[in-house]
Amino acid sequence: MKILVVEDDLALSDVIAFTLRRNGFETITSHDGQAALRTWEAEQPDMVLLDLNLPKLDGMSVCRQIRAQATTPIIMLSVRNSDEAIVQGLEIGADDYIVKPFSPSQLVARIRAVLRRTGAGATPESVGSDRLALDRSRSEVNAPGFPPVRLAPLELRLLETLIVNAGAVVPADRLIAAIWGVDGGDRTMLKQLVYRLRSRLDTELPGVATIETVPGIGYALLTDSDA
Amino acid sequence: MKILVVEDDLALSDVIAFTLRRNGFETITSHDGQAALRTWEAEQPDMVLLDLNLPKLDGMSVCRQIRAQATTPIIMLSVRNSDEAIVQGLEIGADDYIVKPFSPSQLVARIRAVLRRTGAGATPESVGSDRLALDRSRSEVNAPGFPPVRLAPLELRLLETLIVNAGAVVPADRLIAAIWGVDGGDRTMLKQLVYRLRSRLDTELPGVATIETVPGIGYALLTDSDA
DNA sequence: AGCGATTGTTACCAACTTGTTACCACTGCG
DNA sequence: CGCAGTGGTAACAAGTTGGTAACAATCGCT
Repeated sequence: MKILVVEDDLALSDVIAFTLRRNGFETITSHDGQAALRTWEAEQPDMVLLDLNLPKLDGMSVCRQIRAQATTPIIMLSVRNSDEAIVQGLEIGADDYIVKPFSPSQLVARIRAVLRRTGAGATPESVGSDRLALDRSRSEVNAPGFPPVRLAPLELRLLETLIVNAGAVVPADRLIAAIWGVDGGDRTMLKQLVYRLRSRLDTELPGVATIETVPGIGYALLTDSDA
Repeated sequence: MKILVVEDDLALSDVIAFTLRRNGFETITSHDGQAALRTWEAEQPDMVLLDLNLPKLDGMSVCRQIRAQATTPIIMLSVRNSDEAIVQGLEIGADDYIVKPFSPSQLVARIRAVLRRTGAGATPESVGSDRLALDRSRSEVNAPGFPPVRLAPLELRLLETLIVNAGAVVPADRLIAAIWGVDGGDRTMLKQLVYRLRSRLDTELPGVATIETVPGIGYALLTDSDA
């Protein structure tokens, strides 16, 4: 699920891209209106997040041009909160209009609401990469070349936390909190769960990913690209 | 293009209905959550404008029930402007969420954007595909090469919810809400109903569709094109 | 009234999940 | 060297989930 983020504020662009990746989307970024159109044409994203104040070609014009050629879902992002701006954007062809500042959770929820309708695949319950991806709605993990592997609820939580932080060491306390809540687990339980998930991965998805131990600290997920 | 306006504030309900009629829409109104569900069922509107603070059954529950059974576009209207409320509404299945107060022009623009995106038409009496289709008016399910199969009311609700979401896993809670309403059923009842519907399908429409179990989550309908 | 269909409730069983306990090897420290 | 702590591995027991079946109550129709 590929989303083109068009935003001239580089810091905001990075934050949005990071948020989207953490929620299972793949992102491409552009920082001016003309580059946006070229990128949209070349990459054929599943959605465009479109700032309105852009160098070289403003967001309304970009929307107009995309909409004239395709049905790609478009969400506008702007500090302009007047009715005139909102109505104009929606009439030109935007699917939604979000006034800045906005929260990451609302952005993601609105993206999902629009994608739910435009059917470019189901809501991305999927987290991960091409090599290893989790499907929450099915409690499954998928890797190319292997049949889907169904995980138990706790196994799924552990793997998801590791996948979201793939390549980095996740401290044990954080894993415990993510899996059992604030006061619900301990290191013995985590150790056993890690052993179980490792066994599952080794047996059913050999060579795809490994869980590395960092003594006294925690665990990290390594996929082949990290090993 | 018929729009159901669910709003307990009678003055606002009238203003909205007037605005919509002036913009070419036909309107029906309801003033509490239970009446809304009955009206939605009886009138099959093209869209629902849904206030959240309603007597008898709150707007979130109404949305949940409609969404569990159908793809009718839903726009939520509410004074609640917190991220939590907006995200919750969108996740439950709303297509847009408009914070009160809003202007008529923005309301109409957002309605049009949602209708554009959903390509809305009336919910048909028949739901499904060439391979498997439900006829609500006759409580029948039809598949090529087999005589029509008459289903019991609860079986019909279950199969309809599964057909509308064919290929995807429908969480048990959603199925329960769709069949028995918000507080009316439990997992044991669902389990038994699933068993009964499965037996019917296997006996009377062999090979046409199967109901897949995703442990701990719910069920999905697979037709031959999904298997 | 009788019968068939529907639905809720209860019962039984197999498979799975999870917490707890046990044992062992390794490492670091006193 | 001995001990404590950590991490890996394995087994056991309790609880949960889902499939299957039967019974009883209710409703609608003849």
